[in-house]
Amino acid sequence: MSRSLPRIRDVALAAGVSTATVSRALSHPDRVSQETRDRVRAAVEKTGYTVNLAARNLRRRQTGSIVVLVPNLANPFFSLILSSIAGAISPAGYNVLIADTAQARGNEGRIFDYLSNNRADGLILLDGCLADEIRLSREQAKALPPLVFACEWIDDTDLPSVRVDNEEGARLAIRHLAGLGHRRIGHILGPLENVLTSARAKGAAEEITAQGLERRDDWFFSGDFSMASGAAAARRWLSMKERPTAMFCSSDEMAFGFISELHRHGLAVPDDVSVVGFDNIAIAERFVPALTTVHQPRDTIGRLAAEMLLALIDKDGAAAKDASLKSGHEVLPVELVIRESTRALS
Amino acid sequence: MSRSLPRIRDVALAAGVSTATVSRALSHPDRVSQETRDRVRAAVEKTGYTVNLAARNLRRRQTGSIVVLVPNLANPFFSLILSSIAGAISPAGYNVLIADTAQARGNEGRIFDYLSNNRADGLILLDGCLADEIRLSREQAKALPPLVFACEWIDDTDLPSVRVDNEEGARLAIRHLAGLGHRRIGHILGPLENVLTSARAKGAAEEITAQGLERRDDWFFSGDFSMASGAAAARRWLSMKERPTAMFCSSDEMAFGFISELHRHGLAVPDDVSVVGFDNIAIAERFVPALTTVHQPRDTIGRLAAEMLLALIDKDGAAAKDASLKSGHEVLPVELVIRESTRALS
DNA sequence: TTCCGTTGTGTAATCGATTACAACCGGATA
DNA sequence: TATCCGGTTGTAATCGATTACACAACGGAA
Repeated sequence: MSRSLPRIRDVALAAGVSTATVSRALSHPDRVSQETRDRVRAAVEKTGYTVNLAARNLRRRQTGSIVVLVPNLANPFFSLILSSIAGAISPAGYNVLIADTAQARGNEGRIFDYLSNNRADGLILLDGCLADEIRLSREQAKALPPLVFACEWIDDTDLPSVRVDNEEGARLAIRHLAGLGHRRIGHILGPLENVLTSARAKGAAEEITAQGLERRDDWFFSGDFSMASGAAAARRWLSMKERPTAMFCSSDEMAFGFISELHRHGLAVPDDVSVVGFDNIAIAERFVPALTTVHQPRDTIGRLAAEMLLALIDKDGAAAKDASLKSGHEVLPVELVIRESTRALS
Repeated sequence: MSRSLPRIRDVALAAGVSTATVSRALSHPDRVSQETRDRVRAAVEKTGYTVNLAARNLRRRQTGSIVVLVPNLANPFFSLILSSIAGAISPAGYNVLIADTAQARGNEGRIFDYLSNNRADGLILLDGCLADEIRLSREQAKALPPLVFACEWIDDTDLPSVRVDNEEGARLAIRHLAGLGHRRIGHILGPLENVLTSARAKGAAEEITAQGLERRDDWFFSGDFSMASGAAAARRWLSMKERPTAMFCSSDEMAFGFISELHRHGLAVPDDVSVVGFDNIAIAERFVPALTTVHQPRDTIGRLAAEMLLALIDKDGAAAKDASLKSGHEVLPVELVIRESTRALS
């Protein structure tokens, strides 16, 4: 009953040509006469044929998929980026595999599995913490598939990346707060080893100094981008004698955690303290108070990363490794979105 | 230089056995003697061999991947579910392909492409709106791969699903509000054609009646699960003469939109109106005010859906189509999480 | 008329792993 | 001693599409 799916041979039979011709008609239409092309197209319609990807990939010595490694799938920050990556990659005929490195980290080796280039034709890394794995692979001269970093990156390599100008974002935030008259500005950091954390902290520190403000180490709070860590920072803030009157948070989620924890202790933003976030995730606009934050064009980041990767794959195929591509760093501009969570120091 | 990856033949050579034995040692260790097994294992280590999935899939007549269709990847509600699906599927050796039906809907036919069973060995649908596509496929007797619905489902078929007790969730919400003394309770609906919308609306309507409260059609606001639609509902609410004193929203996001829009107009929750959401997404706990909402165990939903699908795939393979599995509906209990956004009518 | 280049098509090898089948071995049984 | 059996292993066919190579047909140039 459930006869197997139509194969290329069935199409060939129906069109009265050889399988080679069918294959050519489908993947190199220009190498086939107009007439045969039409006949094949008709035969495909009639038989309901679709190529068997396993067979094609085997023959072409490729995997047909692009793997995207995300630090944490459950983080909404990544959803939109993933969505736009998928939107740009799928039309090129690749499958998009999304893997959560937090989970993969559990089973040792699973990440390596993805890095090895027989799993994927290309890689998009949203997780800069893979630095060690990458270096190790390179040292062992293991072949890595073409790859592009998005959002995060690795400093001392020339691996291509797409990211925003994180330092500038931080500067904008601090400048905004200083402009409102704040003289005591604090900062909640992301995870310590993270490049985003250091870039934003650097920008913030520089601008604080540039504005002639006091930069105190105990006003730089530790965090890890999560709401919980923002809340923890709030508790430390509450316990301080000399508190900053404004806080710049390295992620929107930490800002929410911070604001919500203060709220639980009866303090309000921006009345008691101004807060700026980073990312401009969807909810920022609807939080109470609406969050002033640094906007990252997440759809552009995703799309560009995908396009760069596709270009790399092509280049690799053509063996013409264009150095400018191979190590291009696309740094997108950021923008400060001013909403309700900041106000002039009264 | 870049010699191609080691093949099974290389391992066989290194171990001094045939490729058949290597293959068996790897996928059916019990069919091979202890000694050879060790020798093969060593040879695999030495050569750095990993199977070529395209070749394996071709031979096994499978695709090696599970496709998950999501209505909207950018919606944080789905991230956690995806994450737990991936966590349960990956160890079984399948790739997880995530596709956004909103995007796919753009290019006609792309969804069909996924539904056809030469793209995936199994399907998890988080989008009940595919009902038409599914029916069409069935009518055309097109072979569909094993599939499981998660969260949403299709009413008049016996396709298996995992979901929560949506009606009960709605009843809990209404009961809670009624218990707080609210006599005028409104509801913001999800998209009209959606099964979740109707289940929740039904539960809400029934319980409103059961509590002996007035059920007014103009207190059932249209919406589409998005924050924007929640905000739109708020504007309509503001313009009403007789307003509900409590609102039950069919999604957390709509609740946020509703609350935030009221806030912009100078009204506060729960002082001026109580609000209950549905989903209990991560931010609910940290919203200001923290949102009272109906909790959906998203990790369990994802894990169960994955397990059911894997079981189905096995059964299919074994040709033993267990009816109980084929049409099992797993309905998980919901729970009302009471936070700050609801309060007794003063 | 002959030769050459171009275009279009078919034949058959190939990608790499799996598995049906056959063969082999040592020991147990008749 | 002959036969059989269970456990191991090897040989070779197979999955389905792609593509190198060969070849045929045709038009134009010499």
